[in-house]
Amino acid sequence: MNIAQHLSTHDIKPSYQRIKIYEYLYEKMNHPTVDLIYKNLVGEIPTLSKTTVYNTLKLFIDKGITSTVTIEDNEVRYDAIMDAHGHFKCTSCGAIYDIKYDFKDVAMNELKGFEVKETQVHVKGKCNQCLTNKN
Amino acid sequence: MNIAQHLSTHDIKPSYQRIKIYEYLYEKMNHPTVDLIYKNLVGEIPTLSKTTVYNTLKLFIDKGITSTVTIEDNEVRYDAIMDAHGHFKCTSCGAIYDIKYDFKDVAMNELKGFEVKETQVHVKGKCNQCLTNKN
DNA sequence: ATTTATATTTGTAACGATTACAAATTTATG
DNA sequence: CATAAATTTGTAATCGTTACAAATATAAAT
Ligand SMILES: [Mn+2]
Ligand SMILES: [Mn+2]
Ligand SMILES: [Zn+2]
Ligand SMILES: [Zn+2]
Repeated sequence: MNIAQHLSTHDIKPSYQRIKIYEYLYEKMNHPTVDLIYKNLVGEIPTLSKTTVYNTLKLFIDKGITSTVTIEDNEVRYDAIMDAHGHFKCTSCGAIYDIKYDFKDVAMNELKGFEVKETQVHVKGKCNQCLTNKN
Repeated sequence: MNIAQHLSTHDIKPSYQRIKIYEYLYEKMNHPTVDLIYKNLVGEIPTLSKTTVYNTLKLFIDKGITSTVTIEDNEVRYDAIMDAHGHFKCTSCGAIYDIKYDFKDVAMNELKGFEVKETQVHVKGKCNQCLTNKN
């Protein structure tokens, strides 16, 4: 996918920083924090400011090409995948897995008459790998 | 229910502040923030410190009689209900509703081989009332 | 090409929620 | 009553985020 194109399509001027930040989000698929994005890009973009990372992510969210993931109440993570999906966080190794869920199952009958705009599903536990390695 | 008893059972000495804070959580069922708890109790307990509210909630969570609810990434809320349940937040009036969901539906087959410890379901949208009042 | 305007990035200061910490107070024990 | 232990309190420190204005880069006009 052409990132500059993708940004333009969503009314975002494709500056160097914006392209690099989106590229990181989209290719790593690791649900990074602001700090992680910054630390991973400042090598390649030595003048990068953390404020730019904050501004850019806010812009991405505004234009609808990025979403936030708040599994722990003390860290905000970012995701370039916009299709509805949930997340599993391993409390042992910290890895975050994307999980699918059937939206109908979650938006249950209790919400009849309610207008559902957004659903977040967060699961915590131990991943397969950590269980077999006894971490 | 006897709150002092409930705290004791969970290895928490039932001080005046602890009882009042738990009572607020349990009776209001409003998923309050630290600030809301503080503001609502400082009238009755003029010497109350916000630090005490923080300390007490941390203790409650530690002992397993309170859980956190993080729907918005910039505010932590607290809940005395410990049974697995989800939350609906109305983006119009701000009300938070408890919702039931079938755990089996959410902990889907994708998580086969994973050990699930905790599941959070957060739904945002407009509540029935706000829709009819066109808020 | 040079100037002028506009958009973007950057660095620093301000902010607010949370935590660390030590003093003060309360409660339990001898 | 005296002493020790637990709890609460107030203040300062911390950390993630935001506000803001200066600097830089990009686009438009002359
Ligand atoms: Mn994801
Ligand atoms: Mn609840
Ligand atoms: Zn793991
Ligand atoms: Zn509402």
